[in-house]
Amino acid sequence: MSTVRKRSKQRDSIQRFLRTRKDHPTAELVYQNIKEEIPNISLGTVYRNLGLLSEMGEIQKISAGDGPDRFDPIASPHDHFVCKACGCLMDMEGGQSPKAIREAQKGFEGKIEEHRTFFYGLCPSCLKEEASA
Amino acid sequence: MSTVRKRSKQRDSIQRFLRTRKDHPTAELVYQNIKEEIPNISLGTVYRNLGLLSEMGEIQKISAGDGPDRFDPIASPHDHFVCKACGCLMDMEGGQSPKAIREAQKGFEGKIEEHRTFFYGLCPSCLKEEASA
DNA sequence: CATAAAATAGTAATAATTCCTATTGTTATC
DNA sequence: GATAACAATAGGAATTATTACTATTTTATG
Repeated sequence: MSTVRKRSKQRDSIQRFLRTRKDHPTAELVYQNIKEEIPNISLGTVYRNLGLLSEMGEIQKISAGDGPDRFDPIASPHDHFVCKACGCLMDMEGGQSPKAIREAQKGFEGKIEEHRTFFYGLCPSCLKEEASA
Repeated sequence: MSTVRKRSKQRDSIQRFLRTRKDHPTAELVYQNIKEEIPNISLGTVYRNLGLLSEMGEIQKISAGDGPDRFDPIASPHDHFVCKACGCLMDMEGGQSPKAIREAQKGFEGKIEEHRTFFYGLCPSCLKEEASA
């Protein structure tokens, strides 16, 4: 029943670009960059494809509180860190254990399928800056 | 240096209302309800006060992915659950251990101040509904 | 009760995202 | 390789959520 997906150079290009980045860019930033390769791509196309790619499990959409959504080329579950000072978003090692889900599932009448954790604080470079001020 | 806060019946009323609810209402929903008490309150006032109250540590602002932000009268840290089917948002027991922060802090060059975890899945009533379909 | 500043209502503006439509591109089948 | 079916696109309009602006009102204080 689900619609048959047809490839497009736009979607391929978006995913290829995302894979080159570790900073979890926003849709707008993806758009700015893809424009160099496909000058007349439209912002709507970028949004639609970022949405499709996350639906397809190829990438991950991250809504971390303030500001626009950001996108992660790594779809497998892992935690994230958000800097309160500069707003940068980083991947975190470890975490995301199935144990946490089992623990939370205990005594909860619904069904837990996944979980997401965000850490907030100062990123390495903002911490350094603060220390020297 | 920080500005002196002056009380207002609008802010008091917003906080009082929020305390009666366990469903983490949106700003719009708060607005609709406060209007019954203060008919000419403006939506901007609701937003500003919800923002101020969270800054003051009286309530908690929750951005859980899709849809508008929601507000929790309980400011102390605890996890949340979001239903993928109906979108409802619930408090979760347990979790939020300082151990998790210590664990994450290990080998991370920045400074972690807090963390937030969201669980996603089917809430008790949506799970029941699915089972009977 | 006069003053200073915070808060308000009402409205305009912005930001992020989705929706719409005519056209183009992709793919399966012949 | 032609063609039919429909997914994807560009470009722009529309929507949603939220913030900003401003003249007026309310609150706390001496």
